[in-house]
Amino acid sequence: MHMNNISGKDLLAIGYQQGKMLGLALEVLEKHYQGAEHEAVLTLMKDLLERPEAFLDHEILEDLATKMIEDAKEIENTIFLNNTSREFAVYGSEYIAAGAVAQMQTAMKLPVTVAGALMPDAHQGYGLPIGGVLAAKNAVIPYGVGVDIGCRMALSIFDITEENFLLNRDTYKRELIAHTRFGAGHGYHGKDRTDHAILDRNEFNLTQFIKALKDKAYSQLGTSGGGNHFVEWGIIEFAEDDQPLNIPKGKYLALLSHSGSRGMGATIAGYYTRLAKELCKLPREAANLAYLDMNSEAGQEYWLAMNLAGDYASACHEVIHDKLAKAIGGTLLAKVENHHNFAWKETWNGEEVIVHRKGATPAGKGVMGIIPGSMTAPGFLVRGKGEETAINSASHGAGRQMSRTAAMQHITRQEMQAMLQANGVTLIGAGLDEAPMAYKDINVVMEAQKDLVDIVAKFSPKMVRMADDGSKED
DNA sequence: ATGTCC
Repeated sequence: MHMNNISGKDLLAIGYQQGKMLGLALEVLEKHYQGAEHEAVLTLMKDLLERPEAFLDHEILEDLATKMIEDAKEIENTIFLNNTSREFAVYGSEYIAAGAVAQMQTAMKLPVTVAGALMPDAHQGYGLPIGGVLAAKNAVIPYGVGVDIGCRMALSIFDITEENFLLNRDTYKRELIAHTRFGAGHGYHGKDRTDHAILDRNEFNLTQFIKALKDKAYSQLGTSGGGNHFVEWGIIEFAEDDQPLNIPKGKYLALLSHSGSRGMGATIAGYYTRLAKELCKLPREAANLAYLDMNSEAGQEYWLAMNLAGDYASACHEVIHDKLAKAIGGTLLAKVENHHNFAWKETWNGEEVIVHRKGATPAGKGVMGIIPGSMTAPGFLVRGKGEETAINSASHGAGRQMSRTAAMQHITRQEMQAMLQANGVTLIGAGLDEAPMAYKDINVVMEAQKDLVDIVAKFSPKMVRMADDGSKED
């Protein structure tokens, strides 16, 4: 008769699975069944595996039994990914890091995924990559939308000449500083706040959670935040007359802004991602792609909250543009606005789907958008071509070629100054992580998506405001 | 992206 000397191999042979449970079982055996007879312990462990509920009062095996029942429930609730990824189009694959492609491949295994595409500015994100487009059937993925819900570009084109701008740079600079506010957490207080119809929206009364966001939303209305957000004066050049916008060819002063839904959107994103992760258990590699059923209460709630955050982001741009237009006394010729980090109900390949564009620009046929380059590189006013394989999308910028950390380490202030000077750009704020050299060449990115958008006009930044280094200003 | 788990 040989004594207990049970190994992991023995437990695997009687049906235990590789993992945490196996380790716990071995620990218990070592501690409590050291001298017991081998066959008897094996029978006991087999019994435990088959009927853990019979051991809930067992002096030694109680904890193991409880854990087994919990594990079984979790496995039962896990939603499995498909074994293979659905195919998806990649634009400019030579510029996209492997990590972003791998994230997209995981997203293409979700049971709700219908189609996907990767834009040429794609890089690794949280859940879905930035620059990732995902069409899902009757489901919305909070991290397929992203943290800064409804982040967008807004462009106002004024009937003001380049000469006027160059002659009055000081005035334009003063007004840009006076009417914009940057930095994480920053807002307006008291009489400095702006009233806007967005604050009267019924959705603010939807739940206690959303109601609690209203005060901050009021305070941050018309502010820009941090990171890659900016407000800038620039010169937009139309090489030809544009009929739809009714703008004759030529150069005009324009205002371009990039920002989102501030603290409100971030709080909504965090709350519903956590809820989605509770309701939708996916395997570890896809955990951040947890989705909400569009027919569920949580799904409908998120949809309304997301749309409110998007409209709030729009209101923020409206406030900024209104203030600055009034300050410079310009006549508005045209206004274009487009958002990313959002989900839309759209028809794709004949069926209704939820299209997530995380850092991707809508580019349906004839749909206008703005794709910025960097603080010195041009941005482009574009018109979508409605390419179905790209799910009617395009990039939302040039995309980074250096991480924030790498940019801080490798780019010097002097290099950035030289670049600004060479391009005649005045910069207010911004850290080295936003230096032009940290971004891909926008011309290469535009070339990679020439089947997705037509270029309508070229916008050259001339005076850029961003958040101060590290958003530490007060 | 956000006062980045006060």
